[in-house]
Amino acid sequence: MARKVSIEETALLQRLSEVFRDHGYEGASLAKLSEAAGLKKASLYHRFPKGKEQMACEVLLAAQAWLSKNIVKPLKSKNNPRERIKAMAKTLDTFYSGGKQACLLNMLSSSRIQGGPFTGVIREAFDLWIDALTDVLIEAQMDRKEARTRAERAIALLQGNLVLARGMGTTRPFKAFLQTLPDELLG
Amino acid sequence: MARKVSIEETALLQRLSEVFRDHGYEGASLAKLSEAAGLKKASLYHRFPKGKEQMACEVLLAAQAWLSKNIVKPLKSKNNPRERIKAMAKTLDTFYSGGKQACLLNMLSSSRIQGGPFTGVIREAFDLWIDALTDVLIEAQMDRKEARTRAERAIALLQGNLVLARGMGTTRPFKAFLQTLPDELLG
DNA sequence: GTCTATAGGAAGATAGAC
DNA sequence: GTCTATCTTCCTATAGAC
Repeated sequence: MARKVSIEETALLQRLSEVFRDHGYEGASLAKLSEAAGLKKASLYHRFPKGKEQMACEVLLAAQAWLSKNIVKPLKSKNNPRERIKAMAKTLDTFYSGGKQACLLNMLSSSRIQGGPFTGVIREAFDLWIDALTDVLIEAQMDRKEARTRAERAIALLQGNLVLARGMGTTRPFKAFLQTLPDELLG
Repeated sequence: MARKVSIEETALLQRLSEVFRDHGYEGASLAKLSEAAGLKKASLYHRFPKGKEQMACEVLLAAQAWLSKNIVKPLKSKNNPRERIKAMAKTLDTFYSGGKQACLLNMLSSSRIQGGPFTGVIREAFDLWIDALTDVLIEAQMDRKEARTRAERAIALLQGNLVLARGMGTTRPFKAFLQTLPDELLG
């Protein structure tokens, strides 16, 4: 059972998340975060005494919780594998606004490997996701190693198509990817 | 024939490029750029009167030129398609330091679609690349539409695996991707 | 718990000597 | 062309009233 969380806290973290998704860690100034939150800077410091780094960290933990609830858990449902993957594609379409919004895990990753303060949480989130996908494919009679490879590739395709959507100014490749995702995974 | 460019100018843009690749546009402060360039801030402003935006723009144009020379041109060579793609994979391995370095096109893309000042150059670079790959596949007897789809998917996989490499702290998926790239494209 | 006000420093950018 | 010195603005963060 998930811990009870006040609706205000969740909403606050969602608004902060948008700023990090749009501007990255260094580009997310307290002015922008404050405006998005609808709270003055000093109020943000009351809620996050360790400042911006704590905000980013809690936003990432909230994203991980969101992933567990809205992606991982449905992937473990009783439906047949193809239906579960279709459901995930639909959820992703909404979550990334059809490709218009960037992924927090990309925007908060630090460049040089093993660098930043968020590496642990980000890796955990990716692992959680890839493991859940792998399990679905194994359940669909796929070889364990092949399942893992395909799961990783699907996440890479998702991230890459989000990059392409931002870079090329069109959501078409992302939309097409979501369409082909079930076949991409199940073959 | 490419315009003659002084070695100093190319080297300078390469050093600036590293900072943008590591920190993104907003995180690339003039202090960092100045240190990487080995020039004081005022000297950078002598070379780039319009400041940081001009630096990023010229760095992107240099990246486009690099892409044309080191990726697109070799893709149009006389070798057989598979050999050309293998050569590209080798070039990419070096260029991205085996997955340790991020892609400038990702790090300088602004989040919301159609937003930033670099959208044009970035889209042109992606198009250039995807078009060249598409042509190779068409030359290998592939259906035009299928070729375009596969080319786009290869670029998405490249970008996505770079994101995964940074996010998960390991270059393994990127390395594996380069291995499978020829088969991924040619089937 | 939210606010106004402000400290202290880093940001982007410029002037002018050499 | 490169430098030192400086300007203004914005940044993160804190103090203290309500």
